[in-house]
Amino acid sequence: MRIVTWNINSLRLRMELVRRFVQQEQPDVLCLQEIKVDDPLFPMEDVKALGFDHVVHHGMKGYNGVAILSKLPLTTRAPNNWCLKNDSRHGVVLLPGDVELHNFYVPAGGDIPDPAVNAKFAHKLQFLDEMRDWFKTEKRSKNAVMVGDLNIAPLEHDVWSHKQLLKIVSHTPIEVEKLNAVQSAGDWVDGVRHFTPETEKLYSWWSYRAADWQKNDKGRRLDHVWVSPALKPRLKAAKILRESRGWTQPSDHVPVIVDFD
DNA sequence: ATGGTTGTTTAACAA
Repeated sequence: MRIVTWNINSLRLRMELVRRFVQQEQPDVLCLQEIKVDDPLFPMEDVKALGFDHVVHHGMKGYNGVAILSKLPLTTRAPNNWCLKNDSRHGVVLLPGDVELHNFYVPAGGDIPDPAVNAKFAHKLQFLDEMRDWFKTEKRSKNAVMVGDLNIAPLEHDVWSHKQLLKIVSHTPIEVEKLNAVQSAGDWVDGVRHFTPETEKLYSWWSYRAADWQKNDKGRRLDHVWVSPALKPRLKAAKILRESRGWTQPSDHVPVIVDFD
C-alpha cells in the first residue's frame, strides 16, 4: 500500500507530471495540495484515466485546494473549517479497513515571522493551534495517516542551515513548537524520519528563486507523512522523489512516498 | 541586507 503526498502547485498545469509520476511510482493513494482549481473545473476525466476511480477534492479559484486520488474505495468525511475561512486546506477520507486519512495544506505564513504585524503568520499559528486542539479531542480511527504540505521543517536537518533559517518562516522556534504540539496531540509518528536518522539532511522543497536548485541544495522538508502508533509496525519504506524537482516545469515540492504493509 | 522565480490572472498577490 503506497501513499504519497505532493504539493503540485497547480494540478491542471502539471497534469503531465502527475501522469509521469503515477506511471513511474504507482501510488495507491495520491494526496495533492495547491491544486489551484475550483471544484467545477476539476480535471476529473484526466484523473480517472490514470486509474483513480475514487476522488475527493476541495478547491477554490486560483489558490489552495487539496485532492485525494485513490485506486481503493473511500468514504468522504466533512473536513473541518479551519480558522472559519472555508479556504480548502483539508480533506479527510476513510480507506478500506477503517483507515482514516487526512490531507492538509497548512498556510505558508508570509515573510515576517511576527503575528502582530503579519496576518498570514498569525493565521498559520492559529491554524496549528486548531489542529492541535482538534487532534486532542477528535475520536480517531486506530489506523490513521496524516499527510500534507505542513509548511514547516521541524528538525535541524530538515533545512540546509538551521542557524540561517531560525528567523525564516517555516523554521522559526514558535512554528516548530506548535507543529510538535500537533504531533503530540495526535500521537503521530513521523513516517519518513522513521527510516532516516535525524542527523541526515532531508528535503522535499527547493525554492524557484535559486539559480540552480541542485548546486547549493538549499532545501527544506516541508511535506510530511505521519502515522498513528497502530500503523507504526506497518511502515515498510519511505522515499522522497528528489529527481522530480529536475523534471520539465516542475513543482517546487517533490512527492513524499510511504509504503505500508 | 537584498533579490532572486513561478502561478493565477492579467495588476497584484501568494508562495
